[in-house]
Amino acid sequence: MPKDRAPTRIQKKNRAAILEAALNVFSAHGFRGATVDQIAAEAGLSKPNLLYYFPSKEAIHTALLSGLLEIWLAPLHELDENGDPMTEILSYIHRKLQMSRELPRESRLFANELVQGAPRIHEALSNDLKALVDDKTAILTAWMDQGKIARVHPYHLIFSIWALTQHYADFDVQVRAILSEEDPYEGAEPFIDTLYRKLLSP
Amino acid sequence: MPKDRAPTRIQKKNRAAILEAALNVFSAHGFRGATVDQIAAEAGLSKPNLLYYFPSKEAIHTALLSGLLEIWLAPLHELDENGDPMTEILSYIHRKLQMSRELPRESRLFANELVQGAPRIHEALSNDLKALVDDKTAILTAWMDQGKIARVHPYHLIFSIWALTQHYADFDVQVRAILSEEDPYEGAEPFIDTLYRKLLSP
DNA sequence: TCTTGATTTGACCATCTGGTCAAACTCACG
DNA sequence: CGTGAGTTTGACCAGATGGTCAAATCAAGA
Repeated sequence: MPKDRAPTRIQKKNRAAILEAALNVFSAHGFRGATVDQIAAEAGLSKPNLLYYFPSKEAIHTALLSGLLEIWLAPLHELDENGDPMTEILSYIHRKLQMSRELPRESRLFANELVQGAPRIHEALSNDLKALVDDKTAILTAWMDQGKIARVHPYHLIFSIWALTQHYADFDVQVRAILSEEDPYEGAEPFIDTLYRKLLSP
Repeated sequence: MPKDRAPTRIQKKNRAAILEAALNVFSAHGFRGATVDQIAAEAGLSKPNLLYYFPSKEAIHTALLSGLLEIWLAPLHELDENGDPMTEILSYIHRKLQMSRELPRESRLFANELVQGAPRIHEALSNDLKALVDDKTAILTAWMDQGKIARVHPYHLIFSIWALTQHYADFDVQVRAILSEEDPYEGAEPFIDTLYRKLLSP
């Protein structure tokens, strides 16, 4: 445990390597399925060495999750009540799909956690996430009141966007088993785009 | 290990109890996160007694998965090329959502497996599942050719149905954290119904 | 009732796993 | 180039976990 001074060059490098390795391992096997040895090996460190930087397996997981939650919610944060409704919603969807494509490990990390009842982030869901969603659904409702987009249940609208976009990262094996060689995102993007245009056209 | 005669009354009862208990535990904690002791306790048996009926933890998991795959694909099997296209698709969606509602543990069992790369059912996905989907997308495409429903990417249409319906079972905690008291399915059903009516109206 | 196969269990084992620790080594800086 | 803080590691530990086994108990048909 280094002092609480500014982190050294080595500390920065190793902490980053550990989090990167942990993301690989946790997202592929879940918390319980991941072993400290595995993470250490993937980070190129010995187990005691790894535990010199993080006090426990749990601590690595927590550090990962809290760091990523912010990134994960960023696209929704950007939804701007002053923009054009349809454009705003479609760009949100686009950003979300882009994230599934570029950060599938992060998506699966959350998926693993959520499927198993979110024991470690339940609090963040009920607080941060709920507050953000309440906020943004209010904007959606206002747009519906103004006749700018069709009236649908705003919460389920958001759930549907999450479901449709994250599906491609979380259940990648299944999608690829069926599409064989085709790149899933090639067809997914226009499909989802059309779907929401039709759903939301006033 | 009992002989391969017809199963006795006790065998039937205990095997069923084990599978039921295993469904609870595996769906809540994943394969690695589940322990044989936990399953045995939940089934009301001692660990050695449980291992008298199934040779290993792995065997229980396999038995569960293969038994459930059939149930899981049944709704899609029922999609009838001779029925009215819109009605057929909407009833499929309805059955699928119903399954999420009534069999959330089964849904999460598959979700756990898929998120982690489906190490134990990859084969079934590439064979049985792919064949079924290929078959049904052909029907969808025919309906589109006949102008009975709007033309969209048929595979992504199916993926979207899976994503939207299973989301409510798999990510139940998240949905409930945001909706608080409201029953998610109350709003989900009309939302999804509207969504596909608008998407598929020719 | 008696016998035989089915069922159950306590005790046990090997391995895995998260975590500890003291000693050794390395690095940056005066 | 010496020194102290920062870094690394081999050896080790305790508890958890999947699985085994011989002995005990039970159930049902002859």
